[in-house]
Amino acid sequence: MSQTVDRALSILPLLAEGPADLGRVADRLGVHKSTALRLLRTLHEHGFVYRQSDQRYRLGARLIALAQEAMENLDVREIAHPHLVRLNEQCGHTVHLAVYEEDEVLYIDKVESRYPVRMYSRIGKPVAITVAAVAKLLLADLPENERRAVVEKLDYPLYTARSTPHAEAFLKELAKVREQGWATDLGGHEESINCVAAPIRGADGRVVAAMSVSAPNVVVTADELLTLLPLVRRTADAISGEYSGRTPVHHADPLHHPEKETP
Amino acid sequence: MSQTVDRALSILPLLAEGPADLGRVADRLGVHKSTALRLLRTLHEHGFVYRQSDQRYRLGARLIALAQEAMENLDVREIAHPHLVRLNEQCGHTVHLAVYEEDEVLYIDKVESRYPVRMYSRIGKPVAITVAAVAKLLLADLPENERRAVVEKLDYPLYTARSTPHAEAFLKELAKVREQGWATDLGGHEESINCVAAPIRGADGRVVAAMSVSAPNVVVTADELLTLLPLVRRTADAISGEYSGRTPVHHADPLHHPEKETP
DNA sequence: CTGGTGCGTTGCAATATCTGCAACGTCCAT
DNA sequence: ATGGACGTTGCAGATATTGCAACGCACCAG
Repeated sequence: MSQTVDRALSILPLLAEGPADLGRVADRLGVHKSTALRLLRTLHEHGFVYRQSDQRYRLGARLIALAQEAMENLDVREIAHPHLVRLNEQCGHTVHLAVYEEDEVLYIDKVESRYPVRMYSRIGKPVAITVAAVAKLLLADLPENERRAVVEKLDYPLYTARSTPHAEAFLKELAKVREQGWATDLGGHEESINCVAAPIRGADGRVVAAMSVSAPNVVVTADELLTLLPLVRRTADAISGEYSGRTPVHHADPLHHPEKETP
Repeated sequence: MSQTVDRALSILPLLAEGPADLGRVADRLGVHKSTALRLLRTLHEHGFVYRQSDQRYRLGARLIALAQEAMENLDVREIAHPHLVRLNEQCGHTVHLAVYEEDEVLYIDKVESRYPVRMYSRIGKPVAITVAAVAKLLLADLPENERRAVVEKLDYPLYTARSTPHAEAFLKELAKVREQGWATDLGGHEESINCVAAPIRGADGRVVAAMSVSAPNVVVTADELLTLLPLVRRTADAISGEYSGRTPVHHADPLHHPEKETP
């Protein structure tokens, strides 16, 4: 809508790929060098880009600080975190928390597996929306028409032989997930990795987030992982209760929540 | 330099404080509502802001994803991380990694203490630059004139009775730190918290990052913490060696480094 | 039911703002 | 020296951005 801003913002993902010099930025943007320079300058003033010693531009610190603030404001995350940690302590596997936002599902928290073999994922990174267990739960809860619209728009990459192949199959899967109130991903994203997931609901019953436990075949079989389902669901329910204000917040470890700012 | 971009970017920190509606954004920016609307729309298209169900705007997901990418590109961080973890396993306390960037020092990695009492800090958050041990190391290594310029510009908040009171004292402290090659913060930020820090150097000998171990008095005394100094320095040196390419990268646990993307 | 208030949204005309150009400075390698 | 690559600046023209005023809509109170 606003050309100047549009161009300026386009610079950021570009720099995320790695440092770039002025000429490169200008080229990729399709504008004159002087224009790119002025945009970069503005970004720089706000701390969004940083000019390293070799004169090339990198993403700046303020960006990181902002994102961190953004995450702290997500109150589901804050409430859920101790529960995720506890769950991880109980089962040892990687625990994820994800939310849906504008056609994307993204991880907003993660507790690493205690086993040496870990799965690759990244907080803030959009998840493989057509196969991830958490994505299924989040999409399954969208209103009928919106869900349909989103599902139709998606691509269906065949990560493995068990990936969801197309919209139709996905809709069917979502219906099932919606029905049973939990979801799995059995090797749909990476051949050897399985997940079990459960929804976290707000006071009105709508799914606000989803959590999952993931483990590679070499550690536990899919069947063994499924035995954790009740535990995962209980954890998710506990978070739901706390998030929607039904459960009096119970602090297993009150020192876990330090004061914001001043001592 | 560019008014439009400038205004657009100013919206982000504003939203970081919490969700805001159009009117509020327009007011704070000092522009007409329609102008604010168009800026927000552009930010929205890029995923930097998100419109929640009550129509108010929040910081968006792309911001988080970008910041995460930005951090992954910091290669000091990547190299240092396993070392930080190992150090944490050895001593049990909170370990921080920080870099200097444009008049600020900020944490770019953190491994939490295993003790229940933890210190409050946040990745991406600028540190208390006048007192933090890591900040001293990073500033101490700046070229004379630049260091002086920065130090003069700073505020010297008295967090505690032992905080650095003014520029003069700070310069003196920096000289000492520069001399000895390590730094401490003994209750300068929070009465009951002490830190020991050591520098990480690039191939040219310049300090590229600094790491610290922090622990509250209730867990270990300052003297006890100081006994960790040799260990901290060895760790920092190990990171330096690897970062500057002198040391052949040695994998204590090769499975620690998952492949990027595809399996 | 109705009038009012608060909010987001749109079309428009005026102009302030941004753009691309061309020229300059600097650094580096040939 | 000399050429090229790169970042930087002043300028005039063009275009994108702005604020206004009017509209639509939802919500609330009388």
